[in-house]
Amino acid sequence: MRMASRFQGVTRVKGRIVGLETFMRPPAPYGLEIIESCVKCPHREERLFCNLPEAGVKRLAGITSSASYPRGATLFVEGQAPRGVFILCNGQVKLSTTSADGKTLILRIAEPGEVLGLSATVTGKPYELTADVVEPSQANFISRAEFLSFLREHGDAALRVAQQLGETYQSAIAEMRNIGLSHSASEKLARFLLELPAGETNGKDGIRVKLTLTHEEIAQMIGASRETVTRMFADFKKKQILEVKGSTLIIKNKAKLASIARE
Amino acid sequence: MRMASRFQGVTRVKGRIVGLETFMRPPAPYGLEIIESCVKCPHREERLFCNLPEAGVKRLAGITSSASYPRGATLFVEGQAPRGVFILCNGQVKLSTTSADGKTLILRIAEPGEVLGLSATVTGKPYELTADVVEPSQANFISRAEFLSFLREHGDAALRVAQQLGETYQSAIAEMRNIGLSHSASEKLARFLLELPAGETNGKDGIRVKLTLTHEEIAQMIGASRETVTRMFADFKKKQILEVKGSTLIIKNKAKLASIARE
DNA sequence: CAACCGCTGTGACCGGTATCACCACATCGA
DNA sequence: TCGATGTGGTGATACCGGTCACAGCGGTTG
Repeated sequence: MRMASRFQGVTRVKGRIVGLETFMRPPAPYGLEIIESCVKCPHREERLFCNLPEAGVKRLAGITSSASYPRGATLFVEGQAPRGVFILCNGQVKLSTTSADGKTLILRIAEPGEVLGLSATVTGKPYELTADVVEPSQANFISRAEFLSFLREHGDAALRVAQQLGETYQSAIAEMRNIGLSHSASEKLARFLLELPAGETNGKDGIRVKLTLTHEEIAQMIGASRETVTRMFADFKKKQILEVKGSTLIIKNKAKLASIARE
Repeated sequence: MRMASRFQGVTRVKGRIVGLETFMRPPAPYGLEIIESCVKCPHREERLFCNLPEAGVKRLAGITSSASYPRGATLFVEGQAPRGVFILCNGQVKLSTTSADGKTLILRIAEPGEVLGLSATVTGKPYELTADVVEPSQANFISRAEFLSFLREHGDAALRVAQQLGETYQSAIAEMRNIGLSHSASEKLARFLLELPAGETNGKDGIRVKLTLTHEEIAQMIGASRETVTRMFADFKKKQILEVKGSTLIIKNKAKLASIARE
């Protein structure tokens, strides 16, 4: 990947913006590489635009630029004017919102293939969330102006965008249900664990799940305090529901977990 | 408005589906009346499609059918396969989601001009919310199949839909912040009251706001119990922040209310 | 190596709130 | 006219979970 021009990203430490960093960015016109990277992308089918007609893909490639982000980098910050969309190629990005008194709510961890900043870019309103890189990532960036004019030319792409937004909205509603409609924190934690992307189910051992989040982050996802998360994990272990080995978590008794999460 | 054919709506009592009712519906081809009603609609500017090119509006009129709904009627239910979108012309519709154990979370009260069921219709996934009529309403209905083919033909309309969805998503995020990031119930109530559509500010009296919701419903909007809402209202009255006269609520000390809601 | 940092693990405490159990009132339909 | 029903108001109580305080424990970095 050729590196040529630059653009600015924002870096934050402990939720506070401390400065600006620049990341490498390829010259926009080198579209062919991007088409290729798109084709090679394992998430091609889920990707928003990869199965558009030929002309659309080419046009899209022309306005796309790729960049790599280190852990801790910030793609955009809640409240910023929308610069454009980021299509996550690989890595992981945390999407969160913060209140004035410092409390943070993590909405979700975006996986490769997702389009970030879509709603703000389309509506023109400020980014509603903050996007922090938690796993070194590569993302394709499309500026707002170019993205909008592309959508105006390609009606079918606009429809896809609408569908994508609709799905994002629905998952946000599902999140609200989890947080708003549950009585206890254990209920929320149980639901959170059950919704984790399930790794290979390992026979009678139980289900193996990769969980790289800290207790603090889990707490921010389910709207609880760090200590209660710690305590509930201990509780679940004692009840033979869970087992933790490093960063992999084994659900030994899914049924019991589901009964705690009862919905 | 001519009434001719019929279609089915669903009626629920106490959150439980008890039967089907039929409401009157005009024959679809009588498009001119609907264009006219659209033109007369006071919310024309905010409406999704009313400022499309002429051909688009006509086409839209052809696939739109209008219906009136009594208080208590249900436009669609969470979990149902999406039948289409409802464009609310007048009245009020409550959008809510319910957990298995009966607890309800009201997301918002839709006002005239809003498009309901949009995300489900676009994505094809089940309705994510339940839409109950709280104030006698009139709504234009467009079936999913017709709506989608319309969007495919009119790319600019698809873009508008995307924008609308983006805005809905952003307001959902704002809701999540209110519910997820606040410590106390009084904080949530204060925020809820401040976001109410402000009526005319009546000099030194304070701000007059129309509030037709019951305490129970307010509780369901902010994720609290009915009793605490009652108690907090009493508390706010004692502190000279509020005054209640029938269904109008007077905010006498907005500053103090804002300091409770501090964000 | 010591110093430091972020993460996990616990104990103690106590305040906010859900819950239950009532009562008072208004409205409405049989 | 009289229940039935929905709504607002209030007290008593239990308890979940937030907060504070601190300790142990692996990393990393000087």
